[in-house]
Amino acid sequence: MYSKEIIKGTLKPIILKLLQENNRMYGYEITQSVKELTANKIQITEGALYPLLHKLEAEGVVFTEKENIGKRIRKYYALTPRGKEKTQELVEEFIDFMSTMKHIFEPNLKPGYGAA
Amino acid sequence: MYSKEIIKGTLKPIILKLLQENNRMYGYEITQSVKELTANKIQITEGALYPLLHKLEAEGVVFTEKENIGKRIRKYYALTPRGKEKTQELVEEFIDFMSTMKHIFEPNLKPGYGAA
DNA sequence: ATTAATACATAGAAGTCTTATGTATAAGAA
DNA sequence: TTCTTATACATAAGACTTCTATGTATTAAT
Repeated sequence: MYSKEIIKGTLKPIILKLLQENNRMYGYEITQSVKELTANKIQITEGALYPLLHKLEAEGVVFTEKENIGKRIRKYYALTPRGKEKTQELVEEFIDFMSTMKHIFEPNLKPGYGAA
Repeated sequence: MYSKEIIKGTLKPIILKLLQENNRMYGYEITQSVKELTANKIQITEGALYPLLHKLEAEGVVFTEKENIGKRIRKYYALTPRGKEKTQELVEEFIDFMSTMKHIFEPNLKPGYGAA
C-alpha cells in the first residue's frame, strides 16, 4: 500500500480510464479492479469512490443503469459521449504529467522515453 | 499548466527530490527550478510552498540557514540526515507509484518498462 | 518613475480523500 | 445452523493539501 498523500489526485483519472476501457462497471467492481491491477498497492475506499461517482453523474460525465442481482441492486456506470471526450483529454493530460514527473525523478533516462 | 487536481500529492515529493539533488535551495529558487524543469507546466504557488517548508522543518526533515543578500534575507533549506533517509524512501515509493500508474494508463507497454 | 522580478510570509477558502458508520444480501466455513 | 466474510450500496465528519488573496520589502529593468 502506498501512503495516502501520494495517491491524491489520481482517483478520478483512474476511474475514468477504467470506464474508458470497460464500457460499464459498477462501484464494487471498480474497487476490485484497481486492487488487482495494482497488486494491492492501491485500494480505493468506498467513502471516496461513491461520492465521486455521484459527482461525475451530476456533471454529465457518466450515466447509470440499475440491475437487480437477486435481491441486491447493482448500479452500473458508463461514460456519456461528453464524458468520453473529457476522459480522453484527462487521460492524455495524466500521461503527459507522468512523463514530466519521470523527467524530474529519473533524470538519467532520456526525456519521453517510454511515454507518449 | 496542468489542472490543479492532477498535481495534488506531488508537491512534497518534488521538493524533497530537488533538495536531494541540490544540497540546499531557497524557496523562490525551488519555484523557479520546478518551472524550468517542467517547461512551465507546474508552478508551485508560494501559499503552498512556504507552509510546507515550515512543516518539514518542524518535523526535522530539513534545516535552514539564513543569508543576507544585500538587505534581503534568503533562507536556505537542506535535508537533515533523517530527512535524507525519509526522502530516499519517498522517492523510491513515488517511482514505484509512477510505474504502477503507467501500468494502468499505458497497458500496451511491457510492465516496468523504462522504470526502476 | 513605474513596473517587474526577487524573496519572504500568513489567513481563509476550496477541494480531495479518509475514517467511521450504516444497511442489506449472498456465500462459505465451522 | 450459526457465524463470518464477501458483495454492494451509501453518507457524514474530519483531516489534510493546495489555492487564492493579501501583505511587506528590496532590487533590477524600462
